[in-house]
Parts: sequence; structure tokens; C-alpha cells
Amino acid sequence: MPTPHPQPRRYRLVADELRRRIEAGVIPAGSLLPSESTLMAEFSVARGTVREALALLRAEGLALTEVGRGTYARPIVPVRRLASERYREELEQVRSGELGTSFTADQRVDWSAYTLDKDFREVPATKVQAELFGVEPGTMLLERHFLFRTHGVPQQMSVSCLLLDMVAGTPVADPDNEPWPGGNASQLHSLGHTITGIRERPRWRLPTPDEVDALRIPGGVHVVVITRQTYVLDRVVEVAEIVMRADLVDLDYWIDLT
Amino acid sequence: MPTPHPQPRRYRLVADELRRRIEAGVIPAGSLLPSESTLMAEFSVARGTVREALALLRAEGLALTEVGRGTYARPIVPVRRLASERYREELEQVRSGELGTSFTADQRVDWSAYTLDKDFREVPATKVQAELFGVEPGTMLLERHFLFRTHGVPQQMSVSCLLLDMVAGTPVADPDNEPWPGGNASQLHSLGHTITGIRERPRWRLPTPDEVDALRIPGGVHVVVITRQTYVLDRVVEVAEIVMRADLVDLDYWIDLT
DNA sequence: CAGTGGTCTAGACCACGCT
DNA sequence: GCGTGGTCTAGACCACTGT
Repeated sequence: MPTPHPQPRRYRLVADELRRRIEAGVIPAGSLLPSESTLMAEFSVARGTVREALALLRAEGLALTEVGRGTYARPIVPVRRLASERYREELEQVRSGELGTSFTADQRVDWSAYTLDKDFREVPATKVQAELFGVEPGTMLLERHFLFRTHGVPQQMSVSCLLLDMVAGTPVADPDNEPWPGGNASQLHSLGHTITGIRERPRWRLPTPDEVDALRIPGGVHVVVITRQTYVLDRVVEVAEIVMRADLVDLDYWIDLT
Repeated sequence: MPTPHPQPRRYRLVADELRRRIEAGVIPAGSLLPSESTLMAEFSVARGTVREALALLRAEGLALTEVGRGTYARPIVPVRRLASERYREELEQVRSGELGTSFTADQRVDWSAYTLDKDFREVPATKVQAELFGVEPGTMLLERHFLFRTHGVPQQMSVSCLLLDMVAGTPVADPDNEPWPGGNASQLHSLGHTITGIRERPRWRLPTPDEVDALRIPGGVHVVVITRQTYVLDRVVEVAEIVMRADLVDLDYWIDLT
């Protein structure tokens, strides 16, 4: 809808003023904006106009809306930096055999605030999954569905798949062993596979209704979806799809050229 | 706006039906959807309801809208894979001293379809720029604004900054030398700097009015913004911000753990 | 319960793209 | 000029969240 109407465009004026107030701190982060009816009165516009202004602010990531409560300025939330280097750190741990020592102990302490919903299924690979693994469609996979929470708040959904004949009968296939100390790298190491590389393909989209529900995503917030392939040499040993609220993460990739 | 109204919700029904038609190929990619007034008649709903349905399809990336023309199913467009490995390839070229030979020649052929708008400025570093470079705010920078086109179609906007006292008086500071064979890596190599790493931080947002204008972004399409820092050892030698239509690129990062 | 946002209607005027 | 979407109004009923 690239720019008709050279005139005022009232919904823009309303949005501009609200944006100004939010950025100036007149409306502090996390606090409620005036209600739609208040805004109708203040700016002398119809409700539809107010709602268009609020929709714009939501799309810009400046405001969130909850039914029955109101629209509020986006609270300042701790953003999780998702740096590619975290994989290297995980692997260092595994290689040095230091699981269960200081670093892992620290992790465990952090884990006290974490809870994990898990659901393991054995399924034949879909066409997409097969392509990502480089195997024939129908090859059996162990599909592991996770929902991570911090202090009870849902943070991340993921589906991680392993080739079933690589894990069947091992502790990795037992959901009771999750969360696994040292994570994926450690898990694969226990199966005799040492990760040599990871490929990540991030994209952004609207959340599905399932995701809105599971992650309690407020109106106007998008999700980041990362498709991850874990490699041992040229072989893909794990395929995962990770879904997070886009406003809670900050992707950070390091490309080493030495 | 997480899900009130357990009932039909008409705009959803309209959107669902249109989505079905698009995915089934009843409405081929690139072709126009029925006009809003046609949809009003077909589904017996008010115009606002039709517009909400179309807004949803736009937000999902399935439809694009152009004023005076209509709303059409997203055409199938060649998506550019933005793989991190491309930096390694550039660097290989530079290292092997093969600029001007086959590979570069091929590039040049490709370049025949490219045009580049450029605008160089000498500016003091803003706080953000200074932080990215690791220098004091106010340090002079060469700010290079580029707009890339393929066959005349704007594809990518970028602003690439170099430390002015590193480039002043060199061919790199002359816009007439753009596009530079071999790209950034080659350019920095000519200054005696061999790149050792790159950090990229991708994010996603609505386009600014400037971006809508420069990149001719249709309604409902977002942009990917990549903040790039080019490193020589621990020193940042280039900082760039790259803006592309989100529906035309596919980010692909490889994390080597060997 | 009152107040919030979510959905929907039925009008209206305007700027834009085509023919 | 006609049809397109962009904006705007003034109503209405509903579900959800609080008290």
C-alpha cells in the first residue's frame, strides 16, 4: 500500500503522537496506552481510525495488545542473544570431558528456573524432513517436541529430529533423560558422534494459532523460526525447527575466515 | 490479539478460502485476487471484513497489494540465498590473487545486468556507529550509500562505513571505482588489510517510508536488516547495514566446529 | 458488573492505475 | 472515466479481564 493520500491521514497522526509519547517516556515501557475510546475522544476520530493507528504501532513492535486489558507500550525485556558461538562452547565442554564440573554445575543452577515439556514420537520422515537429512522419505525418525519455560513463562518451542536407527534403545531415546546435561552436543557425543558443523536458516513469520497459544504471543508479535541441521562431516545427524518470539531474541552470527 | 470469538469469524473464513485457492493454484501465483467489491458480494460481508482478510494474507506473505491495481497472489520470485560462505569465497579469490581471471570475469558478466547508485559522504561517527567500530563518537567515517539494481529493479540498499583515516586519498574513497571487482574483501586487501572474520546480526522489521520508496516494497512486505561488522583480528574495519526485501532472501549460516 | 479490545456493518470521499 | 484500494465515520454486538 505504498503511499497514496498526501494529506494528513489521521491514523498516522495518532500513531505518530503515540510513538512520540512512548519514545519520550511519557508512556513508560510496559504501561497501558489510553484506551481506544479515550483516544477517540482525544483525537476526535472514529474507532476504526484509532485501531489502525494501534495496528501500525503493533506492526512496528512498539505496542502489544491483550484482549480485555488494553494496549501497552512494549515492556523492556531481556533479549536473548542467540550467538552461533554457543555451539562452539557446548562442544568445548564435551571435548574436554568436563561435564558435571563447574560449568555444567552453573548450567544446572540456571536449570532450576527452567522447566521442559517434552513429547517424543517415532514417525516416518516427511519429504521436507527427508530432504534436510539427505535420506529417503519414510525413513523412521525420533521426533522430539520441546517447550522450554523460564520461571513458568514459555520461551521457545522446538522440534528436534534424530534418525531412529541411530538412537533406538539408547538413553537418548528416553524422554526421562531430558533435559540432558550438556545438551545436544553431549547427547550426540554419547552416541559416538562428534559434531563438526551446524547450518542455521532463520526466517520470520506470523505465529500459527498453536504457537500463539503455546508461547502466549501477544497481538502483533512475530516469530523467528530457525531450521537447524547438525552435521558430522557430510552427514546430517539432527534436524531441528526452533520457534521463538521474534521480539525476545537477537541473532548473532560469527563467520570465521582465518 | 490472542483469539477471542469462538464463532465463525467471517474475515477468517474469507482468508481461509482465499488461502486455499492460492495454495491449490486456483489463483495462480502473480495473478490478481478478486477485487474487494467482488469479495463483498461473493461472501456477503462488509468491505471492512474483506479488508481484514486481505490484511491477514498480506501479513502471512501470501498476497501483495498495489493501489489502483489490486491484490495479487505473491508471485514466485527467485530467492537469493545469502549464505555466510560467500565471504569465504570472496576471500579465497583475493588470497589466490586471481582477480581479473575466470571467476571475476564471470562476475563481470553478471555485473552487466547490475547497476549501482552510490553516494559517498564523510561524516562523524554517531554513537551507534562508534560503538560498532569500537572508536570514539565523532571519529570521521566514510559513509558509502549504495542501491543495487538487477535489470533496473532495486534489490538491496546498504550503507557501508569505513574509518576515514584508513581510506582517505586511496582509490577506495573514490566512488568512481565502484563497483569494485572482488568486492569488499578485495577493497580492504588493497589497503593492506586481510579480513579474518565477519559478524552479522540479522533482524526483521517493517520498512521505513524511504525504504518503501527506494526498494518499491509492496504493502505488507517486511525487510531484513543485517548489521555487519568486518574484522581484521580484533579490529573492526568496516560496518555495514544492509536492507533487503524479506521475501526475496533466504539467510543461510554455516557454523564450522572443526 | 463496567471497561477493554475483537468483529462487523453500511455508508462516504479520495488518490491512483489503467484504458 | 471507471475500477482499484486507502482512509474515515458512526453506529452495533460480542468475548474477555478486571473488580
